[in-house]
Amino acid sequence: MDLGKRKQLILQAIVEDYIATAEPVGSRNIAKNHDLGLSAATIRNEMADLEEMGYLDKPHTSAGRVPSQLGYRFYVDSLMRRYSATVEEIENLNSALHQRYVNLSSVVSVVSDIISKITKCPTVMTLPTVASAKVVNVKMLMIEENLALIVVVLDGGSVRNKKVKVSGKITYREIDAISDFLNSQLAGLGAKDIDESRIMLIYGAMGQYKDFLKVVLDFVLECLQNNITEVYVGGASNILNHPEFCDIDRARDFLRFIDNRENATKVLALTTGGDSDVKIIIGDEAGLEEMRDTSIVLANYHAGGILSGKIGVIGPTRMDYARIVSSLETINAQLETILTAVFYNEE
Amino acid sequence: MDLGKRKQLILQAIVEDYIATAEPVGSRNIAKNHDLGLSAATIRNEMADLEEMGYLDKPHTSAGRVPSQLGYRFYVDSLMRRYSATVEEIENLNSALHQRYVNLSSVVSVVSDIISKITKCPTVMTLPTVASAKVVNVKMLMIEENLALIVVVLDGGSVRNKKVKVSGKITYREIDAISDFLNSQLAGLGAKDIDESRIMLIYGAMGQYKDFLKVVLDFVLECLQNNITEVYVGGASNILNHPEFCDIDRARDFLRFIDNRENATKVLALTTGGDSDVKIIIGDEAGLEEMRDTSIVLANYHAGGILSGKIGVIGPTRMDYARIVSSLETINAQLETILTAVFYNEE
DNA sequence: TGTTAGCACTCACCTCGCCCGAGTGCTAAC
DNA sequence: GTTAGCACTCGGGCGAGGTGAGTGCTAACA
Repeated sequence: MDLGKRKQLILQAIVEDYIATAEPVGSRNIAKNHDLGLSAATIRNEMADLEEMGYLDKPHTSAGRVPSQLGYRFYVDSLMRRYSATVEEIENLNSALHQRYVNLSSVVSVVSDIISKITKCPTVMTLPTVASAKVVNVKMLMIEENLALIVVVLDGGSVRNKKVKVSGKITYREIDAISDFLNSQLAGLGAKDIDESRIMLIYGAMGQYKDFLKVVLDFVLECLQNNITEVYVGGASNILNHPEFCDIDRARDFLRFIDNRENATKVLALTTGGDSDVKIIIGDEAGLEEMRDTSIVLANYHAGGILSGKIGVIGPTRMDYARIVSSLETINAQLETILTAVFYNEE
Repeated sequence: MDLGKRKQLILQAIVEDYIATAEPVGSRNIAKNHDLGLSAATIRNEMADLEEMGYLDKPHTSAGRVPSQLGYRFYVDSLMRRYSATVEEIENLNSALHQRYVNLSSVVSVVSDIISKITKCPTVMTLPTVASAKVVNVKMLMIEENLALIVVVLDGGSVRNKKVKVSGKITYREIDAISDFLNSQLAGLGAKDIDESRIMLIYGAMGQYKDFLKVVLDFVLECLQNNITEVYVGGASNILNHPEFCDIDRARDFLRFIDNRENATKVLALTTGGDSDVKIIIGDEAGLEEMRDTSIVLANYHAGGILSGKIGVIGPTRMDYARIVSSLETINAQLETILTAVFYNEE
């Protein structure tokens, strides 16, 4: 069942030609364009074998061959040549990335747009989440009669706030005291540390504000367990660049699918382990009906050991895997710097 | 140059039939489907007149007529019958709108998705902005050695924050003092009120922190003049529902256009005065090359007298104006309640 | 004078048949 | 095992012919 060297070379040639031209590739063209030292007829025989083994498909009798899902899988796992971005490409990328970012959301939306531009494919990207967050600072202040603002600062630097109605009367002075006390109790703690006994201790010390404190504590916990995996979809219309989506119905099905936040999230949830590795999911490996004819190149990004998120590039199964993997790796390297800078200085 | 009653009826019939069927409409069909008491031949004569006057176009000799941009304009201004949403429609809408919103962004993204679903058209929508904001509260706190957090609360309730590096040493106690002083100086003021003399006064009192104060003041002013008109685009793929976009190139051009944040902003910037009125922009009235064959129904939304924003529904010039105007009005009425609730209780 | 019936004409669109070319599979020779 | 040759397949492009919806014009009618 394992492929001989020659079959591998031929499969590689077919996959690469097909990725480049989007046309079924025939034996004659391979003989001509690749220096395999074989005649078209020989290649034809090998192709017939490869088809029988499931690595190639035939759209119809008199067309050339097309890689099957299995063919792509083998190519990606064993045959794909790493593509190294040229100096020029890297410089273009860097200059596109070099701009003023207002906050993390803007980094994500700008970066996903850039990726989709260079890959000519739709890109999905999550906002970075903070791993195992801890409270750095909790502060409450009255901003109106009966309306308090809770500000929670987490390590890694994200800041969240929430307005809370205060039912009883709490004075400005009181809220300062509560705020300082709560801060002394919570600073440095993670979600796990804020357990029943800790909460009881807080209630015990400031029983008269229990209702209010409960709201605050709930919010703090929410911030710590925060899994807002908000998803951005960049350049969805790029899917129309690919000839496999020139059929309007197919294009619509795909766009409808990816426009939906939940679906975009599902796509990004496809990473298993693999950690910082780039993962490639081909066709129905995704287990999503609507992605049957598309592939996804997924990568995790990290920054400062605290932030992490996911990027996915979606294209037809015929997408240029080598180039897209390379683009994602190049971006990932830059992203660490950008995110760290934005995260610590601004937001 | 003004149209007689009969010509108006015929124009109306043509526009409505064309909106419903997307096919050029012929004299015979009008005679049959509309009870005008006229023969096809008479209608034909009137149609020839209407064409000469510029209200109708003819795709080719042997097709029916199609409304021209002028025709749509006249229809929208003078002939369009108000469509009243049915009780069922309103109930469906309300139940779709009835959900838990995390914050204003989520309202905007959910609502724009709902609108695009019921109108079957792409929808663009701005985040609400606060009119003539005033400072309610300014607070600074040290969250790390050399890192301060500025929190600005504006009336209407929006809260923004920014982290600032502090170069010199500022103690926790000092920052409290600066914070209280600045708050006493700025509370209740709008952008106009924070003028040169006010700033000088602040610097005068706290000269040793001038560098730091400058950063804070700049940020406060930025918040007050805040024009973050962030734009959401909902249901862009809906454009593919319309037969005029079954051509893949046209679809791509449009999607590429609207996927771009700047362009979406341009579209929403088309409102002139008109205030709470719904405004309809037809074809090249927008002055945007890419919108030559599309129309936009624009509406302003308001909440609590403080928040306001814009919604736009984009479709082919053949879009169902009456229905879309009605949908927008119905949504607008609900939006006031939702936004007010979300704004004052959460975020 | 306005309205209508009749008729010739136009033109997009569909279908059918045709040919072309790229590609295959098989066979026989090297 | 490799290769040349050849018959066969089949999608795609092209042009001819038919169809039908719609128009414009003319002449008759109220």
